Amino acid sequence: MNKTEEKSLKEQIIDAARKVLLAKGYRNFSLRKIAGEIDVSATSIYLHFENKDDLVHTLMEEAIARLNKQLEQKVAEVDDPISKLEALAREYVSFALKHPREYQVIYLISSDEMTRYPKEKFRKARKGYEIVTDVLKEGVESGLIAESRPRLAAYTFWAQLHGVMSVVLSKRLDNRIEQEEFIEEAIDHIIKGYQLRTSL
Amino acid sequence: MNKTEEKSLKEQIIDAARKVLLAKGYRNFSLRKIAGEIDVSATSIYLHFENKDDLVHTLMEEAIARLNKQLEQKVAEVDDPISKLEALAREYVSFALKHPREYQVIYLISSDEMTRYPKEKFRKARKGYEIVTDVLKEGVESGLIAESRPRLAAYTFWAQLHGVMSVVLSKRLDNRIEQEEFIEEAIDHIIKGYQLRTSL
DNA sequence: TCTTTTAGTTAACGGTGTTAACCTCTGTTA
DNA sequence: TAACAGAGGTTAACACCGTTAACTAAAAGA
Repeated sequence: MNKTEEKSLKEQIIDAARKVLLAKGYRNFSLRKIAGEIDVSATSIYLHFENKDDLVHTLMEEAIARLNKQLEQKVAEVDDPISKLEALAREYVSFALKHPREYQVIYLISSDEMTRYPKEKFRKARKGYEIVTDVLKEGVESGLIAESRPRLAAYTFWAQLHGVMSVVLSKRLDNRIEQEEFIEEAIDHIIKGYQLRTSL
Repeated sequence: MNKTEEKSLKEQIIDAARKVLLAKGYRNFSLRKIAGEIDVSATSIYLHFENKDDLVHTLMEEAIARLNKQLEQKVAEVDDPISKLEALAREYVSFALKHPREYQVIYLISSDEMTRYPKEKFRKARKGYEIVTDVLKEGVESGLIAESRPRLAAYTFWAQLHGVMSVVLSKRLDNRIEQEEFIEEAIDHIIKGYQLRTSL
């Protein structure tokens, strides 16, 4: 690895931070541990990030980008809008199950628990909503979905999915309920909420 | 206030803890602050609680009980199952908006961020699901709701609502979307997901 | 060559959860 | 009545935390 290929300290910090987060969870995610991971002093993190929240925001941004990328791929594989909606939901779920800690970084942090997620980054995060919005619009055009405000609906769709995965990941499901069944049922209900109601 | 009316230290700690949590948020919720509030040493908290998580769990239990009580009241005020479902959703939303910090205590804490919420307490917490389950069963009997597994459906209903309020409270809504409108739309979609589909 | 800038360091501050050792009452028992 | 035991607190300390200030060494520019 020659000089130009070497990762900048900023990149190294991000890598180390991701590693610590995935390995130990947010609760044990500390600047000193991150710094120790790359044999550097904890204070040097401040040369590249405003503070701890700023670093976390960077990880959030990354995780969101990854999720969005996967959603984009999946949605391109199907044709009709209802199937697309289902594909989106399933990919969303699958991401949360495969990368629970990363998923939780995206969401766990709420209003007063952390500095507001900065506006510039938030814009990128909206990509996911755009994908859903487009699918909903498509569905309206082809007469399968009744929805006068697709962007608004995209947010409700997303929120519902998040709620479902949040319950699963925080392990709040009743023992008597099987996780997979729960997810299936939820996806089914969520999609039904957007389908046009006609006689069967 | 005579001796027998005096609150036990345990109760005083819980009161102080609730006060600190509501005033400063979970991030600034520390044992030393709680102790300072009632002029007692921080370590004496350990005489009444196993650790910080245990104390938080107690606050969670309390908040859940309050929410459940309000839901029970509201659901008794309406008659038909669909209206009951709507009343439940609205009361849930209203609680989250009125007591955001308490609401967040109920949910914010996820699997690896905190010791698992203990089983005995979890049982009490299920009351809310029972209420929803009963309403759904009622709806099935009167032919308004198509649902073969009401308990499972109660969990999906709850999860979706949580997702919606989680997005609202973490202030992740697009500027262009009005909060109230978002909530209305979401409740509408969620309930539609449980209604029997017949020709209009 | 002198000077400024950059990129890092160490030391320290005030805070955290938690544990160990101690103290001081109160009630019981010999 | 004296000795004891336990309950219910205390103080001191440990190991960690995010963050700031002051310093240093090397590189870059003049």
